[in-house]
Amino acid sequence: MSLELEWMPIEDLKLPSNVIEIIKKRGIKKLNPPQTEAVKKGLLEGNRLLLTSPTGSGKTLIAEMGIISFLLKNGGKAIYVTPLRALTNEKYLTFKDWELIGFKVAMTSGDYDTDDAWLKNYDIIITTYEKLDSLWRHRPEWLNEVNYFVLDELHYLNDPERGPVVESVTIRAKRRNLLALSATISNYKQIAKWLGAEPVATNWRPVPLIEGVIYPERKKKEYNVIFKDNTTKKVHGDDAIIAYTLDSLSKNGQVLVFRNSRKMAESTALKIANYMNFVSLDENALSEILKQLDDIEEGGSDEKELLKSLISKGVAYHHAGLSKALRDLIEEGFRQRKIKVIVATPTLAAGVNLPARTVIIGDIYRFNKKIAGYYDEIPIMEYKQMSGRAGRPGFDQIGESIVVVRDKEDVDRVFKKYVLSDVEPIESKLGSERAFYTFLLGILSAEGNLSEKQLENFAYESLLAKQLVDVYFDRAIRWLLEHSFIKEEGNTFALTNFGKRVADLYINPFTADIIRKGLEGHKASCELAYLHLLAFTPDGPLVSVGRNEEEELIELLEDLDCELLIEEPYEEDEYSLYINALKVALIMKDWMDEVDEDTILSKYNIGSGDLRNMVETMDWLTYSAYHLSRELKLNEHADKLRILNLRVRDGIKEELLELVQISGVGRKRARLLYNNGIKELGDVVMNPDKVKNLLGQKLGEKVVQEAARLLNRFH
DNA sequence: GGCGCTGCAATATAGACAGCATGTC
DNA sequence: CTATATTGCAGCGCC
Repeated sequence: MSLELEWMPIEDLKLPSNVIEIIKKRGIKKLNPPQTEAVKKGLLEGNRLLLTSPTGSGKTLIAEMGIISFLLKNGGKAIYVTPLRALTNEKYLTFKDWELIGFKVAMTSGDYDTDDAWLKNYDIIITTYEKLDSLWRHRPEWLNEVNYFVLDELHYLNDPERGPVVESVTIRAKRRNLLALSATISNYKQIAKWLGAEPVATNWRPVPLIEGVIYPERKKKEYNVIFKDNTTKKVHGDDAIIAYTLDSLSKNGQVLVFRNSRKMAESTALKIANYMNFVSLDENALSEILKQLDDIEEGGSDEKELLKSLISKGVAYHHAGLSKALRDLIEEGFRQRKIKVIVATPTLAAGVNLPARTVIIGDIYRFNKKIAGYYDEIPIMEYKQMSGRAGRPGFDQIGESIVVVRDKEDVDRVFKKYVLSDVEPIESKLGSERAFYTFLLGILSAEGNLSEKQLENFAYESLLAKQLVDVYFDRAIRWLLEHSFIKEEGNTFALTNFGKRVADLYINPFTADIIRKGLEGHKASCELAYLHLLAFTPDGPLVSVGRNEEEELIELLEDLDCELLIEEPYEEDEYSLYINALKVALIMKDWMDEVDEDTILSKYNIGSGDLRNMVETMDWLTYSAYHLSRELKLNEHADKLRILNLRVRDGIKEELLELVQISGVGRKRARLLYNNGIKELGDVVMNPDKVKNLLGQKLGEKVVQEAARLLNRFH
């Protein structure tokens, strides 16, 4: 894993001068060692490479050079795949530079989508693994022109949930040409072999990292830090995290603290904020952030109040309970060095680039949801992702990352396990029924009819051991046939119409089966029953149910005035899913009935980000259920589901459906208009002054124009 | 009886991808 | 087999 530290001057690149100009414009004069190494290994000649190196070591530029040189030489299109929407967005902005020399760049993902047909006009497409998988299933013509794939953050192969999709995308990408990028992994040679690529492994980082462990000294209020290079340091205070945070702040460094639960992230942030009077802050800049925070509509008022009091002291917390808008604001404030400390859950470990001089990893344990009372030590990969955030290029000479342990006895073990070890090897995650069945369905959808042998060969191209493939393959075929997702046509397997629909909707086959059974066995039912059915599927949103809450839900179950579409399960785990689904259904019902957001958040004890995610998932599932019911000719259900889908999406009663078509008009504004007698598009156009009065001059103007445009389109 | 305190017991616990219609990235 | 901060609640003394 060593390599000479060679820096190649940009001018030495065998690339056209206009390409070199663009790189130079970014202020880059020399390629850093990993970049140099990649070029020496034939990156520009289109050689297949697997590049493993720490985050922030300049992999994006390697991908850019790979793509551009490939496209210049071979024409066609290239696709850059990432595991996160936020990364897709980030890379899109970077790749935009290449439009200057004529390459058209687009991005497409679940939340920011370019129509499939339009993508044919672009040369470089940035997307997520799931979206690419989905695109392949839809088989657009232009996808055949794509001959170069960049697979970013390929270590997501190891993610139990997402890994199978990464793996199936990789199988098809490696039939063409690819460049794979990954965080450092231990079995990179094996993975490179699988990819048919040459490994390029480096540990080089733009800012050196020093890792350490902090533990309490016998003497109270004193903490000792031991670093990898055997240097030590002492800090004082009531709490290791706070003591070290303040120490770093006193030297003008920013701090990123990781905690293992949301509540701890919040309370740690609050504690740190109490000491911030000793830190010099840019008050004006902070009040600017507070002003922006006030303008964010997406967010609960409790969250916003708490964040405001923290941010005014230069501190913030960050976890997925917060809406995207709030998280973006916090990240940006930190990037601009106005916010000095962020206390986060693992949201910030992976994903967008947000380095800090000091990283404090507060917990190496994490509660295990599956086995009650059981605790896991976090994976080494996750530790490395967190510690790797230490050291910000341009601001810090060195990054420091420390792990908090309980006492001196733990120091050695933690040092050995986390600081000095290789990360876990990457293994196939296709070895589960859910993953494997979905995998086969996806292949048939993308490839069309295949013989058993052909289909099997696809599976053998995976990372899964052959014996396991054999086990799962037969079971999968049998199940898919029995449940009529696939059928036999001559010597081949083909998708049924139902199976094709399921593949296109991108829902899990088990989800589809549950929906089908639920709908076929019942007459049209109440909204709550549909929501409950969908929330109960494996694709349904997760939500935590408290103990008291569970009792209330069970009670409510007894005097429900509508019949649910799922039979009450006897098995304990299934039953708790059943109750969880009921909670999701109730939340969605309140949302659709226009219950105020703050009320929903406190009533169900969730954050604005949770609500958003839930709505997004249920929007997708109600849409899917609508289409499945059409496919199955269950028209009564279909009628109900169509309305349900529209109401879930916007969180509105049926009467507002027309008004929310206007962009810029959501549940709140539509209700305001409606209650003032503006009930349909025509009313908006006929009463422009009233609309402007209600919504404000500028917005009102836009809304009236938009309504007129919509009306015209209908006639 | 009501209030506040103490100390032990119970409780809770991370994250994030996907469809499609919009206009067009 | 392993954690820990927060919340809930019984029991108590005190006014």
